Amino acid sequence: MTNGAGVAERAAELRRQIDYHNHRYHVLDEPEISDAEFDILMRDLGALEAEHPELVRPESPTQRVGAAPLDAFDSIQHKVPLLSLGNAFDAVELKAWHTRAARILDESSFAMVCELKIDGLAVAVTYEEGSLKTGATRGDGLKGEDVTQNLRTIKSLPLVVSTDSGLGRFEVRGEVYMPRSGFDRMNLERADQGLPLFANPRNAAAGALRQLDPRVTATRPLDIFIYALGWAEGTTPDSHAEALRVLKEIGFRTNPHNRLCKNIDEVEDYFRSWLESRESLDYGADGVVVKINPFEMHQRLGEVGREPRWAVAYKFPATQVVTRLLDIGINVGRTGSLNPFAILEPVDVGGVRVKMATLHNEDDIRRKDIRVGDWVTVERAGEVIPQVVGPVVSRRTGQEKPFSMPEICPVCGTQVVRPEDEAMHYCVNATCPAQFYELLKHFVGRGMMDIDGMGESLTLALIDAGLVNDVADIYSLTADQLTGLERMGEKSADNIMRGIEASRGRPLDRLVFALGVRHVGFETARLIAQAFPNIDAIRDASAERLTAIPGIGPKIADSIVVYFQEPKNREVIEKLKKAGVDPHHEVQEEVAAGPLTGLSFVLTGGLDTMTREETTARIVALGGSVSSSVSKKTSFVVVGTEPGSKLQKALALGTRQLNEAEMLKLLEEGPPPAPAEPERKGNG
DNA sequence: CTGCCTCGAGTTCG
DNA sequence: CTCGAGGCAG
Repeated sequence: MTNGAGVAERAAELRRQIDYHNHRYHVLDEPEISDAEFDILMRDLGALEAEHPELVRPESPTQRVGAAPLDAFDSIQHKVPLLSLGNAFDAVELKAWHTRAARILDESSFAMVCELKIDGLAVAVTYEEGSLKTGATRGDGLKGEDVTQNLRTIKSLPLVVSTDSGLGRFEVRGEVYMPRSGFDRMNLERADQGLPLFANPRNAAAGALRQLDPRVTATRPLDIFIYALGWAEGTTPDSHAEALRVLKEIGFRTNPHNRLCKNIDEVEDYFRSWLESRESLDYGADGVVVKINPFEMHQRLGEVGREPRWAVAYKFPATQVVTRLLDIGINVGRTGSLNPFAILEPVDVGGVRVKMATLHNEDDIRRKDIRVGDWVTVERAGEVIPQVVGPVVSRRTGQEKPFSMPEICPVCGTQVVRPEDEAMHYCVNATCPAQFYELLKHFVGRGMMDIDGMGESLTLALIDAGLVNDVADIYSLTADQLTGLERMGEKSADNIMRGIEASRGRPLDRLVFALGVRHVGFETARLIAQAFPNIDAIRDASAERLTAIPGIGPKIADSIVVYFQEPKNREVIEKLKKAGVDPHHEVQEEVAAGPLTGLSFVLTGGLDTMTREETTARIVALGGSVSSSVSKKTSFVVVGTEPGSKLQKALALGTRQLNEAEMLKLLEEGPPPAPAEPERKGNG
């Protein structure tokens, strides 16, 4: 075999065969030859290419793991943004989505494609002349990270595809995931080797895709389903179902359970059947994506914010999992409240390994009749915080122990009290170390004194070292004292000193909030700070003077007066003043009127161009108000990405909605003409 | 006194 | 995000 042309032909033939069998095995799951036979083909090609390096092509199956490790990922701008999806949590919301689309389209019926919403990571992969060019993560939807090298290691993702379809350059979108079986196998191996285990398949897939060395990625059992054509040149399909058919035909792995539905009832059927049988899949699916089929309708429907009106994610209800309640622990909060929490046998709930969950208070535990040793149902409500729903009574053995609140504080041993008509138990020892630790964290936290570089571990270290015994001690710290602590270099110490320095200038409302007076949160602190020129004036204020402030009643006033009567607290205030923490300002009689005066806003979900704080500040500056829950009085809900339950309430109440663009416009140009509104009464 | 509207406090995992 | 509780109008 020394004839050059003969060798090239042989190599091409081997590649063709390998690509064919690879496709049969990894994409179609219908192998024709044994693994051993396949290995022989691969070895032959490898040997041939080793002898004739000039024959090696990037799209050769031997080159899946070709490139050297990277230092960092490049950023890739998506030609067409990857949109996010609106959610529907029940049949009513799905129907609402469908009705809206039908109204805008002015058509009563249209076909929809249903696909399982796979729990993985979205990627965009481009092809030119049939060869894989680039692959990128979704990122923020506009630009992502260049993970081409890593995507090439996924065997079901073709390096070359047929060009017969008439497509020119194009981009496909897919979901990279780790099969459950592969995940389990990998973790077993890692356990054998004493390596740390991955928490769940999704995190494992994310970690694998973000490896700088593609050789590491290649050892991880990743797979991919292609679910859409992002953009394309040449002869393009005219519907989503047709796009999926073409993609499958030219070699991509599409999900076998995709289905074209004629109407919303068929969508419901599809959803319900997978709700029951999704556990049988070798991958996690958290819902069904419903897309209107004709592309021409996508054009007509367009998108709101970054969510297309022509697609929706119909989510499966929160997963419930049963696990063992090992014990009930107690945290002591900043206010001295004793907060019970469940210590659980670790369990996966919707892809996250949960080992703790709050139990709120003693009454709640009693009401649910939760006992230590019980098997309990755990769910993740609102996608985030796990909750113990209740015990599985049928699995009781009789060994379970009912819970009762400890009678003494688990940290300082002081007698615990439960004020009449209150749900919480409190440790009333003002000098309880647990309380002080929480107070210090609160004091230095964001929104309060906001000291850069002071996190949980440093506050704890400072207390342990005896350097900080009250919050004012922060201001007498020296750089030398900081460098004396473990794992603290001169540079970090310097940063922290600068952070402390900067915090001396925080305005009065933040200082009042930072002190951690019971019932005084950010809003109340602002009300108080507005009414007084400095901290001394607040310290000397009577309960009567305080209750005269709208929004402050007897309970809050009393709490403030009691706080400033306490000699220890007075001493801390004096120390703070001496250290230069003593904000003064003009007392504002009234909030300046602006274009948004009289309007109230509620924010839900994240905004892209501003933080929540910035948005709030701008609304307030124009005379508007921002509150945390929707009510009949709310003028607008500002709907960002991934809105929460507040949107549901707003829909129920018929509150007017704003997207980010509309909010920005309103901040710049003032409110649109208001619909007929009941007249407001003057305030005396 | 009652019902509504707000605000405060605590919260999980990575 | 959710729950509990304070403030206030009716």
